[in-house]
Amino acid sequence: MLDIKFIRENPELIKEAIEKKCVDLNIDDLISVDQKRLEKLSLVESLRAEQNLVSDKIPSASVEDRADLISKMTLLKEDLKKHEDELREIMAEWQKLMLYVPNIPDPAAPIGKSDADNVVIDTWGEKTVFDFEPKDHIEIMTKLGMVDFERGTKVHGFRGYFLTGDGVRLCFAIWNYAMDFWNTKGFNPIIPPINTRREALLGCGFIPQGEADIYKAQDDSYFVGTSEVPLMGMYMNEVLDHSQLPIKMLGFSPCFRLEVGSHTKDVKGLIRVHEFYKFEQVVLCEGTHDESLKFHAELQENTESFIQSLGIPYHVVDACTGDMGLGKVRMYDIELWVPKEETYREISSASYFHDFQTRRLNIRYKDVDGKMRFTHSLNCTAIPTPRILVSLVENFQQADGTIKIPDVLQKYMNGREYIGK
RNA sequence: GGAGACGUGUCAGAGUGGUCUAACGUACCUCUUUGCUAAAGAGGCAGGGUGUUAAAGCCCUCGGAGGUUCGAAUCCUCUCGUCUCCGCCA
Repeated sequence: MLDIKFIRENPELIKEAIEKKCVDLNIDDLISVDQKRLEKLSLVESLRAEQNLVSDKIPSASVEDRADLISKMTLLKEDLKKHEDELREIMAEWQKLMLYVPNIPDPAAPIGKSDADNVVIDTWGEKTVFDFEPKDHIEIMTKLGMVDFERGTKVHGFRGYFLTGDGVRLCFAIWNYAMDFWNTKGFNPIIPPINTRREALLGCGFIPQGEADIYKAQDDSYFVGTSEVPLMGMYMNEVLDHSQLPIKMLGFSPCFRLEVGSHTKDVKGLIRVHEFYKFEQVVLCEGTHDESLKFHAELQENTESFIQSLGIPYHVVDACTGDMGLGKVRMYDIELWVPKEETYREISSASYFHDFQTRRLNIRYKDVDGKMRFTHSLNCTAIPTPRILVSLVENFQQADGTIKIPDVLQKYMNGREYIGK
């Protein structure tokens, strides 16, 4: 959500953002609804002012004046109610349109329609070279008893899986390593409720646009796809002190995604599943562009060095305007090398929003001058499981079908060097 | 799942239909005075909207949303939350 005053004063900027982000919205419609809103609001307020004024006189009025004033107010009330109803309708339309106004993307972000237009800005590590024909993660992990897709489908359905044996041990190793890693970065670990109310999703920007992808329960609560939602919701409608900022959170939670619209994509394996686990970095900081940039770089750096320490080749893409989503100013994705597919697959996404989310969620702080401001918000994947296993096992597979465990994880695997030996 | 109580500003707490501009206290900020393990006095102290060069003014907010009424913190309905008791349960 942007400030309506800003929208009013900068319609051209908004038009440009709408075009860049391929949003279906006519900003002139919003501006004309806003005008109607202000006119009606001013009328309703002046009627209320008169009502208040006369109401104050009624108690002390003489008996006949009193009857007169009351009948006058009865008429005014009818008029007021009519205008209030109209205002309510205008407000509903206004609010709906406001939810579709995109945030202004960074001028440096590449312009494009889909992920095909994303731009590779950095590459780390050499693509793994094998002196044998590499297998895909499905075959490797199934043979080693790390995953069971057939029974997963039997029990869950499409995209179901069981992680088993060393598949589970490897996940716990990654989780424990991630905990140790981010503990040194000043993040507070949090296990949040992943079943949340609608408000938090709306505030983060997952509703209305992404609603179809979210699991909904029969009590109208939602099982959300990332701990970003409850972590941001944690501070909604609060006023923080600048001394509390930045708030650096490391969420750990299951994640649920319906994956509607992706039925034909990645139908096999652990790349795209309905439920997974994820460590997520979320930051609330002071509301300046410089602070946002600083933490955006920091979050990105954290995840990159985590991946580097595992030793998996990756590249970083600068997401284009059409791929980044309504609320984001800029987004960098980290994509890991997947040898069998001979391609890079997304593992992390680092975004900053300025006050787009915090305005919706009403997260404010008092700055050093005591002035009330919206905080800025950022988030970035720390590490998702089991998706990370796809690249990990494929890059570290050996000719004999075993998997070499990355050095940093060995101490979390009882000192073992290989899976399968 | 059943029964009940409660929700007011930083905190505490009064207010049960108009007379009040949500009282009194407290925390916090500024000033004055005394002069030092501090006290007393004066003033200030919510957020949002609208408006304006800026302001004043006006409107809204007593958990939230509706409703009754000329008029609602107060009455009604729904809802969210907290607490107590009973039941069930890892």
